[in-house]
Amino acid sequence: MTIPGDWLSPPDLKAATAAQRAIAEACETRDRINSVRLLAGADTSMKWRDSRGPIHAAIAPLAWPERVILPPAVATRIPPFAYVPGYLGFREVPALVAAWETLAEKPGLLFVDGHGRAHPRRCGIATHVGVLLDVPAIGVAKSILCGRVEGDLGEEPGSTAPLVDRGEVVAVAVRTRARALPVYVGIGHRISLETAVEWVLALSEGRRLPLPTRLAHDAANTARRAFSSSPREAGGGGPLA
DNA sequence: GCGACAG
DNA sequence: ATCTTGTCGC
Repeated sequence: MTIPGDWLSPPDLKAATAAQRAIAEACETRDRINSVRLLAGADTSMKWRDSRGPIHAAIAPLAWPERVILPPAVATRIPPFAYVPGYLGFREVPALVAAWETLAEKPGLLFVDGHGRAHPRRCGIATHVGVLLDVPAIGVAKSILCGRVEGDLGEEPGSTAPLVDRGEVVAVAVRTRARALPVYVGIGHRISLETAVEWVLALSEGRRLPLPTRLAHDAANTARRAFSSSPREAGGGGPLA
């Protein structure tokens, strides 16, 4: 499928909104996953209170089912605008795509830090990056953007409760760890909600966040610190804009 | 108009 | 998102 430039870099929020509606339309909500040999977490890091400074992205691969950790791919880009709820993807996706392109072997499943379809226009960052790269993607968010949890979420790890927005189940609240706040697991692209939850539980290992997400978070932070100490050598190569 | 608001 | 030390509980 042809990918319009506006899906990556729209000229303004009006065009971005239109792009999100189109991306949501292109998003697939059923399982269409190839045999997964490589999983990866995707996350970004930035300087504190510097909403327009560079975004450092990391994609951290993990061999499956051996859980062998492979070297992360990183890239740094300047975001087009400061953070606006609902438009996170346009800040982080360019850096994530740049990091993805440096990977010799492409992962068959991505764990993205943020929502999938649990978004006002059903186009959270996990859906955004999943559709752009045409790779199965799971959204794992730490708080709610829209909708509300229905019913009671059990205290035991593995418990779930639906996150409903405007009458639609857009994600599942999952208790991945005892006495910890739940995470919200949603469809990014080419995966069902049920399968997404299974993957997250299989990789949580008694922690709140799944392993790929933790690895990507660490790698993005490492990239940011390296960039701060010597911007020339860091950044994964390539232009910042 | 008002409140809510991923990272 | 990020800063920072200790502290509490399984």
